[in-house]
Amino acid sequence: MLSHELFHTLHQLSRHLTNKLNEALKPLGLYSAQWAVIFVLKKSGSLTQKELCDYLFVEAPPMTRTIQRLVKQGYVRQVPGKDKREKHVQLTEEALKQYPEWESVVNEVNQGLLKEFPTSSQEELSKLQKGWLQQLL
Amino acid sequence: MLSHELFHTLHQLSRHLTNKLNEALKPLGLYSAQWAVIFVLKKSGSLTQKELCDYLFVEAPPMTRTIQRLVKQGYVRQVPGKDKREKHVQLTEEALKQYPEWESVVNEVNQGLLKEFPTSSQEELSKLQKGWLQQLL
DNA sequence: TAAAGATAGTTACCTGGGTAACTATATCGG
DNA sequence: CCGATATAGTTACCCAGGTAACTATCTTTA
Repeated sequence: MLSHELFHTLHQLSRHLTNKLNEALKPLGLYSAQWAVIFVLKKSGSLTQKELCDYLFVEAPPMTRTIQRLVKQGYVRQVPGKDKREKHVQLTEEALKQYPEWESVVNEVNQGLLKEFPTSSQEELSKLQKGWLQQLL
Repeated sequence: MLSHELFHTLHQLSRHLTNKLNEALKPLGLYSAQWAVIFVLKKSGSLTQKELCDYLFVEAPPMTRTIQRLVKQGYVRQVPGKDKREKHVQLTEEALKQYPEWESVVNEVNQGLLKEFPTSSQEELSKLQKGWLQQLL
């Protein structure tokens, strides 16, 4: 049974990477799920919570919670849309100001985690993962 | 920045696989973390909680909780060791009786998840993951 | 147009995994 | 031998993400 080992390793890798990211984000007062939202908003500008959920493949309830924490910290705004059910989420000026530092911290961690993992392997791994995931959805 | 995408895909894959496993385990009254413990105990016979933690790369507190749930369901026993700090964990007869059905359910899910993912890709992915993880620890 | 159904978001509650602080037992050094 | 230190396990509390049930707002349709 190869599969048990494959799943187990993947699970451990995922946990390990998340732990390292959280460790690095701690001094910034952020958590991994918050960073994921900030990262997407920085790229996309303004998205409804539904769009954020679809993009990050997360259910609505955890997204609500993550956004509420970001709102409380002053990093995100919820703007009511023309469709009154929707809430358009966007970064505040405060978040935009701090973004470069956050990004550099995250990039540094990522680089450290990939330091001794050859670029060719990274690309191969990325390709395999994307292929499998896409085939599963 | 390749790394963001790599980490994101890996995280999603891990979540997706865990969700599918939990879905399949639900009718059996088990959860993924419980199954992981049962799987290891079936192979190894009797382990202390520390050994289980080391094997599964999980901290002690979540392990305590998972084991307590298994004890409550009657699938696991905690036997005091010669060293009175230790608790040796082992499967009950009830668990051993049900194990074959559990295993077949899990194998079926795993097979379904890997169905259209070529064996060669599985091996390649497994190799890359193990290499990276080992290098990180 | 009024009623039925679909959709966005929230709330409550569950498991999974992490840290910090604690207890109890073992071990080691003076 | 006894006090200091290390280790196994537990408890309390945090975040991440899942489902079920709910509200409020569209959108269909009879």
